[in-house]
Amino acid sequence: MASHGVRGRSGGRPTLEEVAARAGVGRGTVSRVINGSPRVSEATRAAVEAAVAELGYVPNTAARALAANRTDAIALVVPEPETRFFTEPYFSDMLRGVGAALSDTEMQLLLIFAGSDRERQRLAQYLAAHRVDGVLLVSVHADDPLPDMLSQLEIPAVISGPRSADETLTSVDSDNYGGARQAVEHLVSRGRRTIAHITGRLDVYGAQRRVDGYREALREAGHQVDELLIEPGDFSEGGGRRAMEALLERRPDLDAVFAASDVTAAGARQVLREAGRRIPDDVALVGYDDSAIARHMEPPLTSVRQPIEEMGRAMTDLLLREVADRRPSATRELERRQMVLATELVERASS
Amino acid sequence: MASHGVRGRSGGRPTLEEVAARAGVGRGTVSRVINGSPRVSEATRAAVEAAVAELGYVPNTAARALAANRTDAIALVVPEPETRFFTEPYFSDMLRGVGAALSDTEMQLLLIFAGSDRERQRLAQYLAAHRVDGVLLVSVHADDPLPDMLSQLEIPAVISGPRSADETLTSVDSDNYGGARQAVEHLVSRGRRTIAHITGRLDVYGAQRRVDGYREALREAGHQVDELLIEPGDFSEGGGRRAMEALLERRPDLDAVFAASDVTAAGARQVLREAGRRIPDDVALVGYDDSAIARHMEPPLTSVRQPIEEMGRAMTDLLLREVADRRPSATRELERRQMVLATELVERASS
DNA sequence: ATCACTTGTGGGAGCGCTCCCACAGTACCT
DNA sequence: AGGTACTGTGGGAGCGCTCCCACAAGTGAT
Repeated sequence: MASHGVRGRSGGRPTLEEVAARAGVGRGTVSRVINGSPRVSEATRAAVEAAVAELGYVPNTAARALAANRTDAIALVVPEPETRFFTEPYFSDMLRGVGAALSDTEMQLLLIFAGSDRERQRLAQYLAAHRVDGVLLVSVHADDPLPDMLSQLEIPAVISGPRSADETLTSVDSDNYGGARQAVEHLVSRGRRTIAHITGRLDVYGAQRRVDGYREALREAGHQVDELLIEPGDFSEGGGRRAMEALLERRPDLDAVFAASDVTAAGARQVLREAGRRIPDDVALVGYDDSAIARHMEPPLTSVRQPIEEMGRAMTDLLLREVADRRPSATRELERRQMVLATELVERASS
Repeated sequence: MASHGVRGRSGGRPTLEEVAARAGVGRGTVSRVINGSPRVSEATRAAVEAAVAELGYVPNTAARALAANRTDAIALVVPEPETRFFTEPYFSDMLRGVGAALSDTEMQLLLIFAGSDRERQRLAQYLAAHRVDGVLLVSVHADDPLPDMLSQLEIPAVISGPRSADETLTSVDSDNYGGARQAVEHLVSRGRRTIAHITGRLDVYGAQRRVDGYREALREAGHQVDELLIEPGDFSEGGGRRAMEALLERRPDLDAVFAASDVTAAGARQVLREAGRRIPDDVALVGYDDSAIARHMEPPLTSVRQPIEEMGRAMTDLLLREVADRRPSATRELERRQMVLATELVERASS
């Protein structure tokens, strides 16, 4: 055994071992300092930290992951096709929140697209391979097998938008029920009497909750809930058009529309205009999401704002906590967590 | 705690060694099969693949990274604050392209935010730690130290939007020059004579190129280039307002405006409307980006579409090629690559 | 003085891969 | 016959960490 040594290249990055030599301590001690163990004397800690600084030591993630069996990374799983249904800034806002929550930690963010079947399969492999410590799941449909798969693999996961009222995974959501109520209460307070609702895709739990909120707000205001005023949409512009056409036909006397998304509202607005209805004079219009479209619509659209960035942050915080709980040591908390964040009505000229 | 005792060991994931035993071959051979080496006989390969399938073997990334000194991951670095200047869907479109290009490979995508100073510092650490095999850089300003740092560390990198005409890094860009020409030629062909330009941030190379394209198109059409018709903006709505006000004051006779972004155009439109100018009757308006805002503006905005998703894909492809070139073996190509993708004018009612 | 702790520390034994050397077997030259 | 050149294969060494056991030294109670 003579010739190998060339691989390591001496000008490379310093290792734990080198730091230890420099500080005049053992490898284990350096490791303890790096990982913030309390079982190190002050003097030793200082010496090690000096050596780390001098050598510009940065731990090797791969080695750490291999030895400790953790990755220090979480994944954000993006079911791409669905994402299109979201308002434009949704994605980047969410990401901003996740990034913010992560910036205080050593955790890295992996982005995994799970749109196509092949990508789904790859995802399953990643998860089986425990390539990440936890998973953030965005916009999952009721029949998606992913959440159950995660539970089975015992991988910590947080979902945005629970799939149902009794979601088993930790979840973060905005208050769809309350947001819808805000919208309808606002319309009622503006004197509107015949308020229609164009729903979102009803296989999305949040869309159902918005319908619930719509109903409840009307009831509380003493209005009768007329089922003819509720028309299913799908969050899309085309869906908004179709729904609006149906509504105008059924209830030409309506004087307000609450749409389950801004994009839907945009579709509805086109149809209203074509029908010669003025906004807000004849028909008041309220959207949901407070996206760029709302600000630039003609007239600017009153809309329910969801705190998407905060949702991203909250999801990440919860996930990190779960990951930490899973580590050796750690009294498991195991409480089911369902966080709901408040929405805000942004009033503009359309209502 | 009877049923609790899963120590990870025996029930855990299969290793190379176990696959080797199962297939009746050596560790090295399995490794060769996994990595697609041609130096394996057909029979052996089949046996190993069978064993892999039976055991559900998935390679351990951390171990591989440690042994092979590569990570099989690339990073997309997002200088968050700047991102706000981009049109809303920019980010998710880009991501879609990157994801698509990656979905054929084993590569993973790491998202790194480099907005705050602390995040920047962390980024520097990551890079020094070679936590990724390559880096995708989005929307970098001329004075950003990041690109040079990457060159110094010899980390493959691809930049979107070169910083100058003689960018040293591999870059992918849309044809800002050509896009601006398309916009201006269109306005000229519509009979407009006095065409103003609200620029983007001029420390962004692409914004400069748009000015160049604007100038050249006018010259070619036989128009005089009037410097009073060029007003600097900053891609923002407020910038668009301010610039439009200045332009109306200086050249109240203008009959067309080419804005360097849709958001800028939205700002300009407000001012034009306040000044009683009708669009497109009195003043034609053309934006840039073809964002959601353009589609929903009143009237809908003619705009230059950039193939952002394709840019993401192209950047990723180029980066993967560079990473591959860096691996042992591989005749380095080392040709400087500057890819420029064509834009497309989307004509709407504003012009 | 003994024992039983506690605190701090060093270093062996892996983690699961890739790399590369050694070498058997075969083929095709001289 | 020997030489040379492949192809295919096995397995040792080592990547840079963490984990944990061993152990020295100090502290206090008996």
